[in-house]
Amino acid sequence: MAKAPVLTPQADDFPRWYQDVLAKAELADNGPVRGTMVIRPYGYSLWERMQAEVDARIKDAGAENAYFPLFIPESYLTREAEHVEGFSPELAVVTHAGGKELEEPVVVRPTSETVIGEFMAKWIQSHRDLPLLLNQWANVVRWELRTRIFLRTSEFLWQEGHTAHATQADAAAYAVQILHDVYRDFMVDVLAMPVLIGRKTRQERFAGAINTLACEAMMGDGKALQMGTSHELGQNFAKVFDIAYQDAEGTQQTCWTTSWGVSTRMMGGLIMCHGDDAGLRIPPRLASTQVVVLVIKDADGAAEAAGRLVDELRAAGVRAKLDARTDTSFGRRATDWELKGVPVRIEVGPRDLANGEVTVVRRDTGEKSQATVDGVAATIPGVLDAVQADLLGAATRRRDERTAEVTTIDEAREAAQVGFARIPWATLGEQGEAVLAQDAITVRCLQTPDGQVPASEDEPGVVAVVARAY
RNA sequence: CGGGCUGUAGCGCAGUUUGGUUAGCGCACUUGACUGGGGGUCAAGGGGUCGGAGGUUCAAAUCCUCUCAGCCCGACCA
Repeated sequence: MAKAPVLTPQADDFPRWYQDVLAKAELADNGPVRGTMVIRPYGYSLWERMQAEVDARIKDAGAENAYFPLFIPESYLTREAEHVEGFSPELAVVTHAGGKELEEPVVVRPTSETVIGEFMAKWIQSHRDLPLLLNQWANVVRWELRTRIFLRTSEFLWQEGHTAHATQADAAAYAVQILHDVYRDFMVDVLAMPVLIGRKTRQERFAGAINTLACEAMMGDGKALQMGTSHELGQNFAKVFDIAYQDAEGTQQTCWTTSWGVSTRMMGGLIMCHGDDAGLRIPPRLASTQVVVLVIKDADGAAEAAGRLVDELRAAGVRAKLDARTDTSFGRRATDWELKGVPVRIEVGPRDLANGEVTVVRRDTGEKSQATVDGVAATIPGVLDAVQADLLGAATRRRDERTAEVTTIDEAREAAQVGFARIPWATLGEQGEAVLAQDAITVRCLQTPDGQVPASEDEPGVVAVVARAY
């Protein structure tokens, strides 16, 4: 007897599937102001895990957390020409406060290069103060017209790193280090997402940057999503905010700065990369709940056995949760945990228990197996590792299957309908980029032939990865 | 800014053409019983300024005018 699907199948309508998952997995709701979002507890628990993992890597890279204000004097934004040009259409500006009109309007930060620049200038005097490596976790506002929860919202949460260095080489190296050691490492190892890394074309560059590096991921429908960026800002901000130092010889020098960020958009990437028709599939290393122990029926000691199992799992370092609800049917609860993408479910019921067994179910494959009550906890870390590896493997396979090597713009346009196309940058060029843009196809990044970040777009052999993007 | 469409229960919708009892349906929700190995079954319930204002009428979700909000297409921008 075929039942109505829990979610709109991905193949029927991918955007609809995405909306369905957000609601049914209790991730997020739309906020009352257009373009804003409410992140629900389960969604936020995943974001907290992302924060923890990214934050640890940022600290390993030597940056320290700080906090700068939400409100920025409007005059700050206008100092850097490209920067203000890029952001002014989407600024939220406060003109009235305290019951009267403000002398100088304040903008709600769309990003914090300007305020942080102002304070870097104050704090940096000597070459001994460099590098200055700062990060902040904050919300930012960009008044977007077309919004989708997590992917593009008017207010979102992120981390923004801001650093100042003595030389261009140091700044460039640090921007690359963040891309590699913080972002790519996190996305591949924790999110199980095989992101591409590369540099952005002039067209796609951050407003005010001299170079933008990015991580790009492929979603389940073949479209691309920018998951994180790292910018070399040259001396653009250093000059206008006078971020300068005295070198060892006693001469005044202008600093070189960088900025880099990842946001709640990664939530959207996670959902659309691994999700299937049954809901989310959360990689174990990210999952806020890695294993749910589900009591099928509270009889013959099932609830007690399940409780002991949860304790054992926690003792073994597994993030485990007990579901002993007796007021909801087994099928409903199984479906709910599948929607939420919990990597492993252990079913404890009287029937199995009579044989001293429990049932272990993998969310990624749906595969069920029997295990002994006494031995199962010890096997779970291995199962979680396998799920983690298989999710990465499946996403990598899909990306590779849907990536075409092409040599003409027409072929690139064709291939981008279902995935990524790799075309020599020398063939495409900025003119070809503009041609593809008419069909909503953009250059996601420029790479060396072996998938590394090129030092410049003019390097021989540079390949443009083009796709439709979110 | 122009064109089109939609506003009815938490969500999704029917009812509007042709005005007429107490405004309906599915899901969700509450209570109880039986259940429980894949969205359980049965029974009994709760929940509505029909986007808002004004008008026509014995009578308006339904007709008229105005208005607000949202969505789509175009234009603008890149």
